[in-house]
Amino acid sequence: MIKITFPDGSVKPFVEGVTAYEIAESISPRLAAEVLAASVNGTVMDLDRPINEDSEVKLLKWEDDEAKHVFWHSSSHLMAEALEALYPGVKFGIGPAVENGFYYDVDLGGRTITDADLPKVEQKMLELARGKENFTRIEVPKAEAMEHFKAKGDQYKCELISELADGTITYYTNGAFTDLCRGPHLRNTDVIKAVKLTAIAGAYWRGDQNRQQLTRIYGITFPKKSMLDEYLVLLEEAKKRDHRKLGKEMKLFTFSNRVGLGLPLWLPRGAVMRYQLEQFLRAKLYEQDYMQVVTPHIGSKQLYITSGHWAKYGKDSFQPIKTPQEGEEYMLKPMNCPHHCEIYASEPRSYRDLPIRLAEFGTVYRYEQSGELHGLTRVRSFTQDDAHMYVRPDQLKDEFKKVIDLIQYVFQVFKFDKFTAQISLRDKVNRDKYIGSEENWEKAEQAIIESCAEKGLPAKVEYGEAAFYGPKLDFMVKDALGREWQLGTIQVDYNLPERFGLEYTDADGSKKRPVMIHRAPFGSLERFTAVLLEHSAGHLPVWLSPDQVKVLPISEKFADYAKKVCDLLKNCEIRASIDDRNETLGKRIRDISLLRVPLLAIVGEKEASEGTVSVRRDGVTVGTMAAEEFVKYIKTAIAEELA
RNA sequence: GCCGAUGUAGCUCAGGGGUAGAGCGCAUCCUUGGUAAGGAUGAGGUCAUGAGUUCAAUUCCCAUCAUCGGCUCCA
Repeated sequence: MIKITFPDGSVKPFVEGVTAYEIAESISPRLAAEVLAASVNGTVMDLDRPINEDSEVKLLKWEDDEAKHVFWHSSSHLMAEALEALYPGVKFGIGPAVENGFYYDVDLGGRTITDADLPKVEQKMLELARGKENFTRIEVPKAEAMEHFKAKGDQYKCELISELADGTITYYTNGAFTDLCRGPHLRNTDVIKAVKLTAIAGAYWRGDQNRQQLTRIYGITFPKKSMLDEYLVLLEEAKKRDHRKLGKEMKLFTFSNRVGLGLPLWLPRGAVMRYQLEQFLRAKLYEQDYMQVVTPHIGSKQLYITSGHWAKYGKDSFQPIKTPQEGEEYMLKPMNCPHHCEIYASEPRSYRDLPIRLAEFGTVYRYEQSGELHGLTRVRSFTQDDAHMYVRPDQLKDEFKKVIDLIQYVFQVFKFDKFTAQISLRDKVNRDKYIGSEENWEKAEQAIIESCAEKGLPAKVEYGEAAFYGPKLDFMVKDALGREWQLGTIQVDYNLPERFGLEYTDADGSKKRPVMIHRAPFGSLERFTAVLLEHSAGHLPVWLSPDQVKVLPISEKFADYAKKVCDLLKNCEIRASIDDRNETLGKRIRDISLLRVPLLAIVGEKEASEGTVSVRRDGVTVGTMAAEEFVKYIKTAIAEELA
């Protein structure tokens, strides 16, 4: 007998070789029907794998993310089976589960598949699922696996197998389809009750632009039809929060092909909002002893040759600007750091002066690939809330941790509570894409890892995500559709100070090299605005709203009083205006609500005679209050938002 | 840049081999309204652009451009 420990701490004996499914059955038939996979000593496994020793077992149901993962991974195999039935000879790349569903990369061998073909595949999948096919697992020797896929002509699987160690190779079979796969999988296809194939896309084999492009088919499946319907409704809701749509509705920003691709135009209302964002950060800069600087939008090409950016990105950038002077070339600045380095170098620095913190809302220009442009999240001209700190080595960690605090404060104010922190380090293998010494990289990476640990900030480590001059700590936030965007970033850099020959005089009179921290809490005003809009569905905090108050006179008769109220608000530095259009009150309220103006002050006969306003906030009637009291109400609301 | 889809009025969209429609918005007038759409009238479109097939193309074919979803990239 072996002892099985359950998540609630209870322990039960079972015969050796018992399966998780049998354990579930022994508890209740209902549980056995619902269980999808099992976690055995922390590893997710097939329900039919025998358990041979004392173990901690958690039975996983749909509610568990690991179970969804297994469900979708098995669904990708089901789709593969359907594709093989409908498109004989199709070759398969990889087909994993993803956050919302699954995909499979396939090579259709010259045939094309379009959206119109997807319903056919969906039907086939459902038909196969109803056939109650078991997923069976077998272990195979490497040579046999290689032979099998070679015979099938599937070079992609052969390539994968060639990289696996003999003795670790397993197949999973469902119906007529056998796949090289580590698993785990469902017991049977019949729990897959609803299927939606969502998209067709091109995807490079192994993520390599220089290799074959496969067709990636995305899908999602559910154990109940109603869940699919709910999911589709949720998707529709998410699309309504798309910042591109909200930007249009709220009249915040636009684009013009005549101006150029990826070059955002901030409309008056958007500009007000953006200015508020800047002011919000400026207050922090002042508090934390940053010094603001202003630098030009262009810089000599030589500047970027010095920094190393020309060698790395030169050919993919907006190309150098020529001048009437033969041989003279300037670049639109793609980042602010080189300019700031020259400001640092403009006078001799003492160890007593450090840290020196140079901040700038710096607009930069990057020639992003056309296929990358996306609303305000990926543009070719954007403004970084940038700063560079030049610190002594002994100050590095403290300074770094202060920036972590700042970013966490910013995220908290904007209620980005689901961000993830990512430590972006060098690629483990390919290191020739980075500049600088091994020793400095090691120091920089350690500084970040230790700072996070000391701050108690949980961060996942990603290799190969570092900037070419140094490692980063990135703060990622998801958009309405679950796509992750990098907002805040903090980078440690030993390299640019070296390239620019930056120095300070230490206590003993010797020349030392400062360490540099790059940091941007928002990342860019554009991307931050985009993500903020999607998070808030356009319902911005009062302090940030372009229009904070609309004053609505019920009819022309109260125009004078409305003016009086509006003037009072404006004198108190509240962004207020009057809507006295020749429309019914209901109509005006509706229009203003669509613009997401947070506060309405409605004034009619009663209010005019009493010196009051009837207040409505975010669609809810607050009540009637004296005009002066309304000012206090707004000030309090703003103070609370920024607390 | 690559794969796929899409492109009709300022916006959201319908239509379809015989040169176009709705709602909203806009303009004018009526209406002076109590918490999410009052009424009437009117002005807006080379149907993305270019070439092709056809007696005839906005519609079909091709190319280009742009947008959308992915991939790759992201200083």
